[in-house]
Amino acid sequence: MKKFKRNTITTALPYANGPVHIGHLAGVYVPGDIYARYLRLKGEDVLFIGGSDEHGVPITIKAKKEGVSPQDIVDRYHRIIKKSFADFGISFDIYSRTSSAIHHQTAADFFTRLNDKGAFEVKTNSQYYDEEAKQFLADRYITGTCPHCGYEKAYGDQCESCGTSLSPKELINPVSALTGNIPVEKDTTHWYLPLQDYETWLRQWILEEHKDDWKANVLGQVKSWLDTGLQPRAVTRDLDWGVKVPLEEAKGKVLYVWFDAPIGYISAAKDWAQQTGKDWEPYWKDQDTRLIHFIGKDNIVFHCIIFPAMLKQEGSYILPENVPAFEFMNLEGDKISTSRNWAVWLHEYLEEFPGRQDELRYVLTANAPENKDNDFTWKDFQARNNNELLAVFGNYVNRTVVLTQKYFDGKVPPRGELTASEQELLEEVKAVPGKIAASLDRFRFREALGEMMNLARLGNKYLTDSEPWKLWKTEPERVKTILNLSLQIAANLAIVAGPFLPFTAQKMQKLLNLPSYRWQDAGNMELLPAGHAIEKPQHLFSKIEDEQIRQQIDKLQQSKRSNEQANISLEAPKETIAFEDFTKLDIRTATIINATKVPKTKKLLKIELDTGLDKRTVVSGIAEYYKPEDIVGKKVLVLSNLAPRKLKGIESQGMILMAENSQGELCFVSPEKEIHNGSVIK
RNA sequence: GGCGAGGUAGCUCAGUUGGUUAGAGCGUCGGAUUCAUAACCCGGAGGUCACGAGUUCAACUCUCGUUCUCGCCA
Repeated sequence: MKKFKRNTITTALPYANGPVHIGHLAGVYVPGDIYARYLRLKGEDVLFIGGSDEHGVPITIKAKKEGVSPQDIVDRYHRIIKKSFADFGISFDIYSRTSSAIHHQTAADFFTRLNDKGAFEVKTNSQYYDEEAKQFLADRYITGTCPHCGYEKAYGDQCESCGTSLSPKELINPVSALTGNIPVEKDTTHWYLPLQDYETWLRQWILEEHKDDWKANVLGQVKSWLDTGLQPRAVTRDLDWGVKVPLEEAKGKVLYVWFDAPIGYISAAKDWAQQTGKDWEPYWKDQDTRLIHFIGKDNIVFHCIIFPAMLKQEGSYILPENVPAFEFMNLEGDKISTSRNWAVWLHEYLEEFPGRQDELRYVLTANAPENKDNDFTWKDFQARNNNELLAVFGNYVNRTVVLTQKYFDGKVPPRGELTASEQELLEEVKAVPGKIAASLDRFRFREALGEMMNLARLGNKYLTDSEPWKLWKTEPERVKTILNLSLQIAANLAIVAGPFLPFTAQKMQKLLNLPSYRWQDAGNMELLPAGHAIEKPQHLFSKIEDEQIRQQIDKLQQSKRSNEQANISLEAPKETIAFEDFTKLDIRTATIINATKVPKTKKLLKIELDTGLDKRTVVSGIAEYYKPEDIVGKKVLVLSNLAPRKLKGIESQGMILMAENSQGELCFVSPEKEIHNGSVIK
């Protein structure tokens, strides 16, 4: 393995349109922080970088909605995020932001440098433009009727109803989501980065040179992109919020947020350098620097394809040594969502569980979504705190300190002859730091944390097996040895816990009166000299009671309820029609006599109906709500004179009437009393 | 729809290049113990390794198909 002189560690920049939640923490900031602390403890040179990502369309939309400026929005969230990270103990050397002057300068310079090198293609296309809002519309901000299924609220990039992907020009009756106006087409010029030019190089660099040390999910995703073939990607957009494109001919254009955001890592280093009077360049330009990006899986393409291509083209920067991408953390079985307020917000946790940062750090690390999505539940949080962290780790330290106070007045007793099993114990303790380090070096945080806990287990077992409380009257000399070793284990625990549980490690340092040991000191069983005084016992952790958990679960359910309320948006009333229009519809009662799932579809059921007049087949998109076996015999209403239509090769002769709620869930509409098939609805 | 990752004990996860009775933590049940926040320690039960074929002396592991979850792309 190559020997590096220093480390630059970046964490994905949180988007400043909301606070930070446990999903961000579990997959990026906690592992990043553990890693940074671990390296520092080893005495390595580390620059640990974070910052708020403050540009992009969603922030401008939010600002407009609230009637404030985008700057107001990002100021608000930047402050909350920065403070909550600091309070939580994420040990950034710098937490910067992309709305800062230094970032604007850095990003603009980066663009200029690439532009001077001829790295971009310039293309002009026509795009939808909202004349009232005076801006071009991103695909997501155009709605209209889906040309495939007729759904009226399809987005410019995709129809939520039938799932097909669209381009804005395909929409029938496009409407601007900003103003509700009809957009016009207008030409606009943009700068593109021809990613396809970097394909061969990327393939070699990632898929060959890093095929053994990068995670499978990262390699798979990269391979998928490369195999599909890369496309030129626009690096500019028409917007007034962002880094201005530093060209005369690009008035009113800014750098696309994905282009400017990763440059934010570099700006942050400059920001740090300004504040500390240090030199940032070695951290980004020296080949002896190891660059690591901590990100979530949704960010792989930016950090493994696009940003490296930018860096490579620029020429003077180093490339990442590894990009450990994490999967997602769910919450109580549902996807975390900022907009649906389905989250555990860090700033709220810190208020509701004051002084309990390490408890959350422990649970998020133990459950880190390293290889697959994971689920955070409050019950699990409680169990891991009470049954593992407190019961195994806290209790071990406590019983050791209590015994030392009781028998030796808080002074470390001297060690006598060791038994054979104690010799073995020494060896086992000695091996622990190496095991933890090996796991951390491979970004296996759960495993590393497990090894830390094993050290506490080792201590517990040793104490229980040796039973000093029984020997005290008969063999006080043995008790001295036993407690000496137990205390040494506790001191070791204080060192190796540092990266994972920094607040606890600090408490232990005080409790045991330890100097500031380094990682290299761990494994040593002579950290505490005989006669060394320790402090009075103090609990490291406390129980989390059912009541606290119940409150948290209630809080989530509350937000689920208010979401449901907020989401009930009824469709606008339709125009008045004549009675004759209604009589054209031949709606009748019918009974389902058979139903099967249409193969290779998610939603469709093939349904045989007895309509009284005949037996016929109808294809209905209800498979997500009803199982075929459950609906046979059901009385339904059918629009029987609808022109037949082929769906997946099956002719559908009519349409079963369904009620649809605002979540798009469907249910049958049935006659209230038994009535014969073919009865007319009027 | 295409691609990628995943589906292993009640829960959360390990399982290296295919090789004995598939592991860990928590939970559960039983035992032991009292220094410790009823904690620790010992032991037991618990798995058709998503499903179905195939390759092989041998498959959780390799191949193909099906299915479910998540992500990326169109």
